[in-house]
Amino acid sequence: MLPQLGEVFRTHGYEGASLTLITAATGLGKGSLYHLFPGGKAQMAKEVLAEIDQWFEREVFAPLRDSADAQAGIGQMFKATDVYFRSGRRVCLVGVFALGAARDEFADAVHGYFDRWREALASALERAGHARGEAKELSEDIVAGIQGALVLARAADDPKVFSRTLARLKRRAGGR
Amino acid sequence: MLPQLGEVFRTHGYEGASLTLITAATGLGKGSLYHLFPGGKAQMAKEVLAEIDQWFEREVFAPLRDSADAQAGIGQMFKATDVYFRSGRRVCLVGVFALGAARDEFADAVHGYFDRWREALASALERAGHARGEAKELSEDIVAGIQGALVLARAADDPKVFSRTLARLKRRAGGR
DNA sequence: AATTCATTGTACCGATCGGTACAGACAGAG
DNA sequence: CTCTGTCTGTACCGATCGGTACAATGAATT
Repeated sequence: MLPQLGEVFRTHGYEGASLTLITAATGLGKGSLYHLFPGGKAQMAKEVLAEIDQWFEREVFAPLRDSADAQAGIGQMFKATDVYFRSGRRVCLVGVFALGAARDEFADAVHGYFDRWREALASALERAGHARGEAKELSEDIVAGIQGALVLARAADDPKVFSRTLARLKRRAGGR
Repeated sequence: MLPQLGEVFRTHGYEGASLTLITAATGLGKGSLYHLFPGGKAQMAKEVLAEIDQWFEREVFAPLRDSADAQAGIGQMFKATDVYFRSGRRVCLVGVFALGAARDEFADAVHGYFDRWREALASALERAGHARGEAKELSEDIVAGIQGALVLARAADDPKVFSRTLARLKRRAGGR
């Protein structure tokens, strides 16, 4: 039930995700919840973050780092990103945590997620022909652009903002 | 005391900004608080949002729209933005609200802020020589880039991420 | 001095917070 | 059937939530 748990944190933030909301979303009573997560809310959040990290490691970071065809790896990143964020209808849990007070408690997970994304993307961009420095800059622009597009799309309540911005970022990365 | 109030919402989000935190940050007891804001937390947030809107209207949107020299207006935007967000040490309250559950209650303010920013910037870019469509796209990229850079800077706990990204966005906008 | 009225601290409200205790439900093993 | 150990619903805990009531304060007006 980690996905449902994640959705609660995503929608209400760490502090806002009350146990009432969590039991409602998961169908699990407090008894089960604290049997599964003796560490309480903090452990729930930690495991959700770990699961997200695994997903991105598999679907995004690894392809970026390991694809023989770097450009294909980058394409896979954009595809997976679009799927994961439901084309702008979904928000980034790690981003939400990063902006809030929860960042400090989960600093490692939050820091690691963005840093490894940026790093993996820079590596792919470099192998795709960009100069080292240029690749670093572009990777920062792209990861920031994705996060910003999620903010804007949700602010406007219009997923198309995300799709448009993602398409332009892809073009800048050399995608067709 | 709207600025101090804003800082609490910025740091803890709307739901996370408890009256205890608010009284501590402002030095005002509940009595004064509810005398000044009979509408409670919702009214406090609304007035904070309105004050932020005014500041951006004066320091950012108006210069973008009205500057005789469009490029100078854009330069003023980047300068004001860097000052307001304390070179990446501060987060965007409207962005925080946009990502959270508070977006719906304050939908007008949240939507208006980003939309008018994007619109004013697009107008300036067009007057600075970009084609209409290109200006619209670039304005979306820049506003999203700023928001994303704030997320990344806070995630990494490193303001320089914001400064670097802001400088690159400025270059893309034609700034020197 | 008496009156008025905006301002404030404090006690208090019911509701909800995250978390704990624990008795019973339940399946599998002997 | 009995025992064992994993699960789970429920009652409850102290703390805190946003908000209200109200009496005391204090400055200005008459």
